[in-house]
Amino acid sequence: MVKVEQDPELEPSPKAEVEAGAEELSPLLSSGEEEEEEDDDTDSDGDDGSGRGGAAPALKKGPWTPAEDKRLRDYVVAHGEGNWNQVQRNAGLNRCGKSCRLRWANHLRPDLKKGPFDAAEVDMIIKFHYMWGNKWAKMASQLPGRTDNEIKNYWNTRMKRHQRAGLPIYPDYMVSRVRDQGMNCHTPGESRGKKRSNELAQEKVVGMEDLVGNFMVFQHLDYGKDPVVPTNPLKRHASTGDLSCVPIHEGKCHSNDLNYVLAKSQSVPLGNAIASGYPTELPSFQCSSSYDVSNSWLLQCPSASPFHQQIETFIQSPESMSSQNTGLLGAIVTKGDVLDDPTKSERYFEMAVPHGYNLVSQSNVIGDCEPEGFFSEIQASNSPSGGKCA
DNA sequence: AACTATAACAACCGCCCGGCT
DNA sequence: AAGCCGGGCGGTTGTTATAGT
Repeated sequence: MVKVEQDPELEPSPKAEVEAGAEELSPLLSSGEEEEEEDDDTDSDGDDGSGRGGAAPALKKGPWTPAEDKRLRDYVVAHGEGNWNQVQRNAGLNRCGKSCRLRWANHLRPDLKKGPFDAAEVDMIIKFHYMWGNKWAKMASQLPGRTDNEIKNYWNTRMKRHQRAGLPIYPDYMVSRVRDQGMNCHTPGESRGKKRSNELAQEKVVGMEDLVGNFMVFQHLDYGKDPVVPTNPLKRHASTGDLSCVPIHEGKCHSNDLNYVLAKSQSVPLGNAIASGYPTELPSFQCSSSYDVSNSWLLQCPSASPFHQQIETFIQSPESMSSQNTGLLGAIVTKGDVLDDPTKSERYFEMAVPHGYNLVSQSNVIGDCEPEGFFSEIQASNSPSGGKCA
């Protein structure tokens, strides 16, 4: 495979014809995508408006050329975002509006943060995925400068890597946290009110405010203490949505019981799994059957679609769960080396806090509701109510 | 050096939603 | 109320880069 280094800042050809510029500037586009196939019915779904009218020229597909990028960038700078089909028509781009929007959002936006994810971002992504499942756009909204596509790609890659290595996807302390407390009733579609096929099986997932804060508490405890019995965990009131500290269910389970975590690409309704006391084949939730859910606000959640099926699929996959991996916890977190040394937990904790969030006192976080500062920042954009300790 | 496996990235596809007419 | 349209979102596929053998 011949890779021709392509300078994204390469000055595009002044030619009016984008294709001509493409050929000039992008030698790597030799795999046939230059042919403007007439059968390319634009954007397949046809709902982008670009395919109607009949006489429209076939739209180009494949990698964007610097010339196209410049056209798009210039147009958006001049006219602003939105109305992407107008962009297509007016900017001389032979691309569907949807493609223009994607290109702008994922690559040309000036506020994009390029480069690899740093430790804090990775940590946030793991948490977010645990909480929300594949809500890439929602995650991206919490990670300034990052795009949903970027996050999605990163996660998928990570998923593959972990699955191949037989490693769990989520850190143990996350799962144990959820199991011990139950988690928030969260409506996945809150951002846009949509419900997709994968969401149907995911009726309730963990709420961000809960997990982020709890995660931080647990993260600390997980490194230095055992068993993990958090003090005053945070919960969201089912009806008000307010966060408050709640009494702990006393030591029914310890985190050491739970070195099994889900390793399936689709997120799983953890809350329901817990509330339903899933049978013992699944070590992750074995403990839940003894967990006293009678007081759990989890039960206030309407039941979701069969969790059973997902789990069965899951446990039938030998690589999806490793019951012998209790010693591999260190590897499942992005900075596994940190886990191996409790003295490093402080540092890791700091890394877990995204830049731009103010913690009241990092040193006081353990076992208390101190992540309030962190909460308030995020909640401001996610919840009308603020987090508070009882 | 050649080959292979894996990771990372880019782009497209299909579905859905909300607003508008 | 129904249909159209613009746009958002998640899933998937294809390409390139890199590491390992």
